[in-house]
Amino acid sequence: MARAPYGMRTRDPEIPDIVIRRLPMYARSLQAIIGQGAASVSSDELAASSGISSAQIRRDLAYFGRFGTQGRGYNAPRLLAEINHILGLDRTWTVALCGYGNLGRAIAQYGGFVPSSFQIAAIFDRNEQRVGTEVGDLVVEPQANIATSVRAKNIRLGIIAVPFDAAQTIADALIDGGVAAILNYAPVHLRAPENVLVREIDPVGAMQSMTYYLAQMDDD
Amino acid sequence: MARAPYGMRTRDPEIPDIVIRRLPMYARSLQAIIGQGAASVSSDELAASSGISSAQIRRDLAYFGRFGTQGRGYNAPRLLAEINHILGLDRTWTVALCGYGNLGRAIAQYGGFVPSSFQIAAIFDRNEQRVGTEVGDLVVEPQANIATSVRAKNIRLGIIAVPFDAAQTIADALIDGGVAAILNYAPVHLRAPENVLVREIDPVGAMQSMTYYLAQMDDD
DNA sequence: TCATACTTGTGAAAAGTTTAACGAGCGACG
DNA sequence: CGTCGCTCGTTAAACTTTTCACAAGTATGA
Repeated sequence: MARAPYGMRTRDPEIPDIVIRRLPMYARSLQAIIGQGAASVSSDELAASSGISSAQIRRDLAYFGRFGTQGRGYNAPRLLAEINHILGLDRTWTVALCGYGNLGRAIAQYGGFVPSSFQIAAIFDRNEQRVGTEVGDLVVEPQANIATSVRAKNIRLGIIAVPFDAAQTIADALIDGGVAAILNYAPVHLRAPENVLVREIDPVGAMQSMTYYLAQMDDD
Repeated sequence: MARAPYGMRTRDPEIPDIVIRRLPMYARSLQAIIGQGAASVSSDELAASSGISSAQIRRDLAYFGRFGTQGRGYNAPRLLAEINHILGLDRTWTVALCGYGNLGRAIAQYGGFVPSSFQIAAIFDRNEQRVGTEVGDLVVEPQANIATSVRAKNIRLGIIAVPFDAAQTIADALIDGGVAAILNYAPVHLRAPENVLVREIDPVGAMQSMTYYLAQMDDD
């Protein structure tokens, strides 16, 4: 097996997903810390900023290689670059946005996706009124275009921001078009083949689970 | 110890949070199943609809009591009512929405929160231009009002939909006003005292962690 | 009434995740 | 040049969560 640069270990195929999901948090904390002018950072500082224990951080990073120096900590910009590279954020990913209602518009206009190497490359909506709307240099396309347009543009990521009763249909169209991953804002569990990754964003569920504790407080 | 209705077990104080976070998913699946006209449902059917294994579902429900009948499954409307009760969703919770930009507006206009027993009772924004805007029967208030207004209205839940660099300040104001739980859409880890519950909504992180797998696919 | 089909609730095992603890290496400073 | 303080990477232990598998209970129909 070839040795990867920077002493990066040849990738264990079984890195837990939960570790992968924490990497963006580390990246974010590193960005903040670098923004404050620090050049190096210890796992304890990273822990304070990210809310994840320092032992956890060291263990997580160890899956990918050895990035620190005993007594010194991590070179912050280098660690950030490492993590971005591991996550594939050192390139640009095109995204299909499905649904251009309130949520879809908020997503399209949200600056936070852009510096994060995502570029919306197609927008779809089922509402005739919205089709044709210009958004930057894009035009909102009809829902029926999803599969063909996604395939033609070679888009690998889809965002679903449609009402719950349309979500599965849209997901099927995206999958038909060949996306490999879907971010789902609709409050439904989507069916997808094993080779398509789905992540759910569920603010309502998060609220509903918090009220459990509030109700408990009231009862006790 | 008093016996609770419906054979509900006196609540174990140590029900894992992960179980609580799954209850809204069951509620959602039950709603869909009831909407299709079914009166009873088995843990296998619930599993198919929610994407969670039937064993997990049975185990989760067992924390709260015995709701099913061997050979029959669960009475769907009754189980839904149970779960809603456990989550405290059989009452209405008032919410403070902080930030009335694109995201804040999308949240305010999103129908999905309303039937879920949440009612936005105050909206705040730091932008002078937006203060005074009428939203339903509310008026957007200045950021400086957060603590006093939240306290005056006895609001227990806050939603943070402001840019990341303002999020901690807003969180502090909400906590000052006495909220017990915060839903945070900003991409920062918020500091809060132990008795304040914080849940993070992190679509960008979710996207960033998915690209890890896409990048892997490309490399292999 | 009995046999059959079905499905819960749960004990025990397995799998996964986090924390604790510390040897070893690095840099700073006297 | 040696000592000291710091912090990583890692092993082992503790803890949490999920899955398995089945006894026990319920309904149905012959």
